[in-house]
Order: sequence, then C-alpha cells, then structure tokens
Amino acid sequence: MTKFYGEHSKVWLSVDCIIFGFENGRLKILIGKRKMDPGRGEWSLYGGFVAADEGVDDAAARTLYELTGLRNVYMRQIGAFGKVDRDPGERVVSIAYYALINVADYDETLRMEHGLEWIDVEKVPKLYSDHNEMVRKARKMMQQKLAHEPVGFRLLPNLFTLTQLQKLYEAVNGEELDKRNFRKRIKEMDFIEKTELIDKTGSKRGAYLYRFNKRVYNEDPNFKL
Amino acid sequence: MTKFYGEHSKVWLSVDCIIFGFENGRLKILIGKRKMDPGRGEWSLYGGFVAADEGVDDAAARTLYELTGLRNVYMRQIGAFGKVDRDPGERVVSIAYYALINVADYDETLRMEHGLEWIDVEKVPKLYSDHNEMVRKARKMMQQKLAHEPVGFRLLPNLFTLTQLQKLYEAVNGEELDKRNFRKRIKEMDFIEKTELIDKTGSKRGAYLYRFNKRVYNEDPNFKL
DNA sequence: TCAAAAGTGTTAGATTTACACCCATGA
DNA sequence: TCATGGGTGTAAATCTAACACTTTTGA
Repeated sequence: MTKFYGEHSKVWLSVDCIIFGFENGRLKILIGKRKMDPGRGEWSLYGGFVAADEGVDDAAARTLYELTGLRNVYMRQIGAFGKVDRDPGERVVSIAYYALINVADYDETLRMEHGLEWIDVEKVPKLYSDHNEMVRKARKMMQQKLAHEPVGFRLLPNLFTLTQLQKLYEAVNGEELDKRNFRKRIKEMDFIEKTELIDKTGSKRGAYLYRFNKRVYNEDPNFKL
Repeated sequence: MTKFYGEHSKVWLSVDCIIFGFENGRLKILIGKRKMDPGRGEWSLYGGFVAADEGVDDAAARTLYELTGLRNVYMRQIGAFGKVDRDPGERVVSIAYYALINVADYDETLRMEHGLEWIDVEKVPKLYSDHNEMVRKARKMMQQKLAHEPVGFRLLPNLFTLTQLQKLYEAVNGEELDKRNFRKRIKEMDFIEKTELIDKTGSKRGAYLYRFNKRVYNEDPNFKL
C-alpha cells in the first residue's frame, strides 16, 4: 500500500518461453545456443525484453511470434524469476511462459535460422542462468494443466488418432497408460469427435482420426481428465 | 535469447501480498484503504517496491515482515501482473504473493497502525487496480495447494482441534464436509499428532488438541488430501 | 436436565485398475 | 502368411460418500 515511485529503482523485465512440442512420441522443448553476452554459447531458452508500452503477456506473445510466426498460441505464465544475480550482466527480472505448439506448424527453415533445436524434455542440458528451474516449473504446471483440462490438442495436428493422443499423455506424465482404459475415458468426452477419416501413416490397417470440438467443450463442460 | 539491455526500457517492480487468515470459521484477507495517490482512499492489498539489490521473493518477505513483524511465513508467488495501464500513475509491474498466517500471531495494534482489516474472502469489495484479480488467483492457487499439501496448519495455532481444522477446509473449499469421513482421513495422516491436551473453549465437553509434526511429514510423505 | 459440540463404523455405490484377444492391412 | 498397430468388454479391487447415535459437561 505504501508506494512512492521516485525513490525506488527500476529493473529490466524480460520474458522467457518454454515452447513445448510433441514429436516422435516424445515431449520436447525448443532451445538454442545464446548468440550474445553474457552467456554466449550456452544453451538457453528463447526470450526477449518487455517494452515500455507493452503488457507482459503481450511481450511473451510477441516474442513467440517473432520466433515462430505463429499467433493465437496457447500460452500460460509460469511466474516471475527475480533473484538479484540471476542475470550475470545486469539486474533483469524475467517472467517465464510456456507455450504449446504443433511441431508441424513450425517452419523448419525458421527454426534453423534462429538456431533452435527440439530437445527431449528428459534430456535437457544445463541451461543458461536459472532456465533449468523455469523448465522444471513449466513441466510441472503443464502436466498439472493437462490433468485437468484438455489442452493436449494444442500439441497435435487438428486431426489425430487416439494412439497419438495416448502417447502424448504418456510422454507428459512419464508413465504408460492402459489402452482400453484410456479409450474408455476419451469416449466419455463428447468434445473429442470421431471423424470418418482414416490415418494410414501409422499402421497398415489405419486408424480413425479425431478432432477436438471447442464448441462442444465450452457448452458441455464436464471437463476432467 | 536475443537480449540487449541498453536499448530497452526499465520498469518499476512491486510486490503485492494477499495475506490469508482464518477467524471465526471464515477465511479472510488483510486489506486497507490506500493512503497515497494514485488511488487514495480505495481498498487495496498491501504492497511495496522491489529494491535494486533485492530478490523479488525477498522483497515480498520483507514487505510482509514490515507489516506484521512475522518471519518464516508460508508465502508463495501467484504470478506477475503486467498490463501497461494497471497502475494509473506509472508503469509498474507487480508480482503478487499469498501468505498464510495465524491471525493470533498478528498483533492487533500493529494491524490498526497500518489501517488494515480482516475481510471475509466472500465479501471483498472492489479493490484498487487489478487487485481483485490477484485475490481471485490467490484463492484458486491456495485452494489447489491445500488440496494436495497440508498447509492449512499455517492458518491455525500450533495446537488445534479437529473441528477447527475441518472448518478451515470447509471455509477454503466453500463446501461442508462429513465429520466422520474427514476424521477418518486425518487419522490416516501420521503427521497430524493427537496430544493429550484438551481445548475447552469450543465446547463444554472439550476436544483433543492436535499438532502438525513436520518431521514425520517430511520422512513419511504419503502426502495427499 | 438439557443444549451443544465431541467422538465413533458400516455399507452401498462409484470409480479405477488389470487384463487378452481378434481385426485389417501392406509388405 | 505374417508382422504391426487398431480396436474392443468384463470383473475385482479400491475409493468415496452417505448416514445416526452416544458421550460429556457447563449452564
């Protein structure tokens, strides 16, 4: 309640993005080698600064857009990381966000231009500054979110098979699921619609493709998983 | 990953505290009327600025200490609130925290000196800026936390009766619980120790007092509730 | 003596888990 | 023809939820 602007000092504010993708049955994040000091050459999350006339959430969305060319991406704030010496150069407080994208939506050329790589979340190397801590918290929050809301679709193409969906849940939770029990639960969710389309890339027999129906989900929110 | 300090602008960083207390069977928070501009006279959370040489978490702990004289309080970050115009005066980004305190530990004189009041969470008035949003998020996160970890003790005296504990859970979750089922679950938790002490303030017959044993909890973490 | 809170077990229902075989197809 | 992933139901076990009466004591 006691606030006087003038006598207090300002800090730089940055945003850092943990960008999750799902590829070859594994949960991955996008990281790259830093191209500037401090920390040049170290593995790092992608981030950027918050501009004076820009909301923090907006800065995160813009940063992600600059990197991927994608808009309307599912993003959630992880929290503020504000240790005094977290940035070796200056006092920078960073607000971390995680994003869920469909890997196929992300142009490979663009990815390489930025020098980024998809790294298995189980094999993330030592990262710059406190970025490992951010990743840990992001994973925990994302896992928690997925357990309560159907956000997994954000990591898949619009049309997906039940096996893909199951593998996604397995990758996020780090444990195998029973196929029949999984499908039983999915069948109860009206907002996961079966289409008449068949995907034959994953098997000889082919598997039905499903899609997430946002309208049904919003109207009939017995959401739980 | 692309960071250049110089060309970016700095912001003021503040912390705001949602201080939860439990009194007369109701969950409450501490708020007061702002004593300075902008927003003078409006109901508001208690907050403060982050100093240049101070971690954000440290700033929150210090702010709480200045207000209550209490240290080692259970505090958790809620997140960053960073809309451009959230503060009517200047660009201030605020990191919100919630704290759980035992109302009896907070000196009444100190409370009045700061002009703060315990307000039922169900009756929180319109607050300054985005503080209502902070309170909403704090309640949600605290409720979530309580459902998975035994943090409720932080809101009670060291010794408490099972009825008090039950009322606390009921207040936080906003729903009544079955007394027998509740006590059954508590009995399974070895870290809630029954003492031989009796509290006679709540009833003529008297009720056994219990305490939370941190050591047992840490060693035997089948924690769930 | 009675009002008010403390304390205590059992049962039905719901949910969760474990588990195995046939199907369709392309190679 | 056979190897591969797709698809399907049932039964046991566990967990959850509902429910009512006796005890103690101060007023």
